[in-house]
Amino acid sequence: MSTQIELNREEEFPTLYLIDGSAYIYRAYHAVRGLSNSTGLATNATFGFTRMLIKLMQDRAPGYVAMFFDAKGPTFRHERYASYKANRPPMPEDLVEQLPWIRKVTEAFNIPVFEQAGFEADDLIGSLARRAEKNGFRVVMVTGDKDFMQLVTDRCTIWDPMKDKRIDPAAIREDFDLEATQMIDVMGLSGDTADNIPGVPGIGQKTAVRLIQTFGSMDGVYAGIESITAKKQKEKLLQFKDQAMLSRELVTIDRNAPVDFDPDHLKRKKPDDEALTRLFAELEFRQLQKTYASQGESVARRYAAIMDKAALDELVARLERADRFALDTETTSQDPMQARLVGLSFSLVPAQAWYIPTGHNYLGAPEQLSLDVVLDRLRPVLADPAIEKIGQNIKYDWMVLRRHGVELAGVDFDTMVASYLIDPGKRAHGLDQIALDYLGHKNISFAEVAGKGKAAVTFDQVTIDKAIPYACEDADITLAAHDVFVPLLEARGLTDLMKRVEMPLLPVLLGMEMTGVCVDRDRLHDLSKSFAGQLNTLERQIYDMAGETFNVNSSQQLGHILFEKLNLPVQKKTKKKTGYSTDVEVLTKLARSHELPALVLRHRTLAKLKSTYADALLDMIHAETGRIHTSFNQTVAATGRLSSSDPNLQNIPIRTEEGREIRKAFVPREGWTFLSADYSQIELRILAHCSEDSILIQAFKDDEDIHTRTATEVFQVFPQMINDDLRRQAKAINFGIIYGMSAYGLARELEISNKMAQTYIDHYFARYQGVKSFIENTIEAARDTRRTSTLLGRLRQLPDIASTNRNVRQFAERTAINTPIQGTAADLIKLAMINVDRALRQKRMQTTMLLSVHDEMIFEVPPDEMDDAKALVREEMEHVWELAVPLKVNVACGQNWAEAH
DNA sequence: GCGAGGCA
DNA sequence: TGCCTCGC
Repeated sequence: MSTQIELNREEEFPTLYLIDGSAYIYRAYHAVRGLSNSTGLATNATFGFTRMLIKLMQDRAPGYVAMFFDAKGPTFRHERYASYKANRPPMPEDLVEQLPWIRKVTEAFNIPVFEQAGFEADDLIGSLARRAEKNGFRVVMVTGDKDFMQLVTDRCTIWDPMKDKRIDPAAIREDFDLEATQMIDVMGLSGDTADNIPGVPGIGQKTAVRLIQTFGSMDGVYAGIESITAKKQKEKLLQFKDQAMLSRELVTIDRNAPVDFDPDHLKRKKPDDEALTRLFAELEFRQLQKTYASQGESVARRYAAIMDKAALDELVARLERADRFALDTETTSQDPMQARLVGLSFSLVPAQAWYIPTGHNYLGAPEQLSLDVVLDRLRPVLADPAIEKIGQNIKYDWMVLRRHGVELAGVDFDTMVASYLIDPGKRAHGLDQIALDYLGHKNISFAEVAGKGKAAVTFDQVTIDKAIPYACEDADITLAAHDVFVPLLEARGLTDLMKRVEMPLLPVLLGMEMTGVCVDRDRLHDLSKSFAGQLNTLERQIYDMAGETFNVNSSQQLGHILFEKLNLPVQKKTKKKTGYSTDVEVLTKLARSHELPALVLRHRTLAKLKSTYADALLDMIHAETGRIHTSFNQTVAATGRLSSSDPNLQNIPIRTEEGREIRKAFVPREGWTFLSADYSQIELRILAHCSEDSILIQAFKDDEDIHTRTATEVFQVFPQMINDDLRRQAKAINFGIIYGMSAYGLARELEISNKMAQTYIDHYFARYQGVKSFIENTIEAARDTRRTSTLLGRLRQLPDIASTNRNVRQFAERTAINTPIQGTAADLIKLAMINVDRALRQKRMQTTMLLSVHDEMIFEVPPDEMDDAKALVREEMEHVWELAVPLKVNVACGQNWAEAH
């Protein structure tokens, strides 16, 4: 209803809003402090400005609107008065860099911009206001600047959106008992310190107002000067008469600047929502994105279900004609190796999507197209490499489809991977998060359609009515996210990494997951039993010593026994001081004075091995394939590395004998052999390459033992003097450097004094000067750009690198060093995986890549291929990238994972 | 030094 | 949710 009233008023009096952009930039800059995006770009003024603009457009819904900026360079006022605005400091750097963004925001709102050399925004506003008034328009000058009061008439008012205050002639009369035009004379007398306009010294605004009230104008003041009794005031007025006249001239807004008044041009246009969304994403205005989008959620989304053959034919015809489309599957399980298809959704154009239900089987479900019919009909278009497929975590859909006998081709873009590349530090890259952050859109939650907790049902039990908007939205939003991500990746130089590494890697990971790996069921059973027996014995001993039974795995209960019952010395509290710490370090120390802690340590190791590996692995054997299908996650580790889960292969113990027992349970298929290939010292080699450190480079070129070499450098002894302990210490130093460890950390690791640790580090840097400057340069570069990057341009945002909090900053600095090294290793391993996979295919070999763990790849090799496979893998891995040092790969084979390592 | 997943 | 242990 309010819209109706607004429209009527608009029709009667077309109203033109003239926005004093320049003034707002400054006001926003000072009103919003300390805002920047993850690239380090200051965004405070842009944010304040944008918020003001949204508020204006939404609250006022102006029929006509224009934006005004000051042009660079001097104006006629500078010519008249050299000191004009001379006291203004130059615009701060972090404001200057925001100007282009403010301009882009204005353009995205489709608001015409006025800016002209030689004129200030004020003059352009005054001139356009005059023309508009003449043409029967009402004018609202959007500003907080009191200079504009001189222009105020019944049909031309000021509105200050920050104070939400309207100034019309009546308001001026009330505040000053003056007419608007008299304000020029007031300001002529009082001057304006902000603009360095002098006025008459000693006469402030209050006095000036009183004088003009009395005499009507400045000319009136001088005509009646003799009647002024205050002697000092009279003297000053006379002495500075010329200055007062000049000041009046300077504060007078020029109303004859050459501006075009073209109502068509000024008529408010619909904002370019797509451009705004993209800008908000880049500026990281998540909150604004949300408010803006929730108001502007006017987009009519057209979602429909495909229930019959004719509709399916029509959709397939559309898909065939498309260059690209987004697809999503609805299934019965999160696990792609278990999931059954319930339906498929597609989106080809923004805000439009279709859902094809095939497997909803709740009571009373309508008849649906059969899955076979649907897949047969879709198969050609899904397998057409010329049509680009876009998905969110498309590895999942691809696996499900493959398990249902349909192959995808032309898989071009994964929005989850894109989100990860843009900001790998984010916790979540799910579609809901992406929609919120980049599209300002709140997705329908899974819980809304399927229920949550115990009441949750599988998707086949969800009614089709509920499924349609949910499933369609996923495809629709995926397509929209793609359109936002493509320019964002491009802007950050991530397109190549996406196209050449992450997307090609996706099918390689998918292949490994689907192939799975064989485990020796009997061995695992035996292990589990043996662990159980040992745990039992340990528990009995522990309870005996404790004098009571308790859950040894509960650190809380253990803390109670150790520190309250047995009164052992408390070493440290847990992080949030909720209890006693019982970690390895504490228990190891306590073990010196009491037998119990040692038993607990042993218990812990065995319990972890039993529950997390032996038993869990048995549980994870797939019913149909009889193998274990690990998930490789491409979007979790912030450094760029892969992670694995269910089971997590990254933390299977390797140092202890029991840990190796678990590895022995991973076996090749009957008659085949495992081949393991791992990069030797890849991180230190990358450090050598990045730092160009001559000693480090030479050491690797000569294929020296790098830890021994570091020992000779740091401890200043001959190589033949290096014993195991010195080498161990040097190794800790080498890793400490990579991880950005402090002297304190190294001291703890080596159990030496802080001072000694610092001496080691000093010696290290004295010898490896290239490394020293590399670290310094990397931190400095990170401080400039607020990010750090790898060899292939993978980025990690470091918003905290310039934090004033020392701890926070130092953490970011360590990350700045560690990420390029670990991340480059990740880049190279990913590239090597792609190349090895491709080479194996080209040679039509049966050798299959099964696992990728850290710097190691594991293959299953048929008997006659071993020599070829070894050579191929080594060749591809060692020559994946030309570095300043050779890459070395250790290759070994065996009848289980432990043996092949 | 941190991050990863898994368990109480 | 926090703690723990493993890996790099």
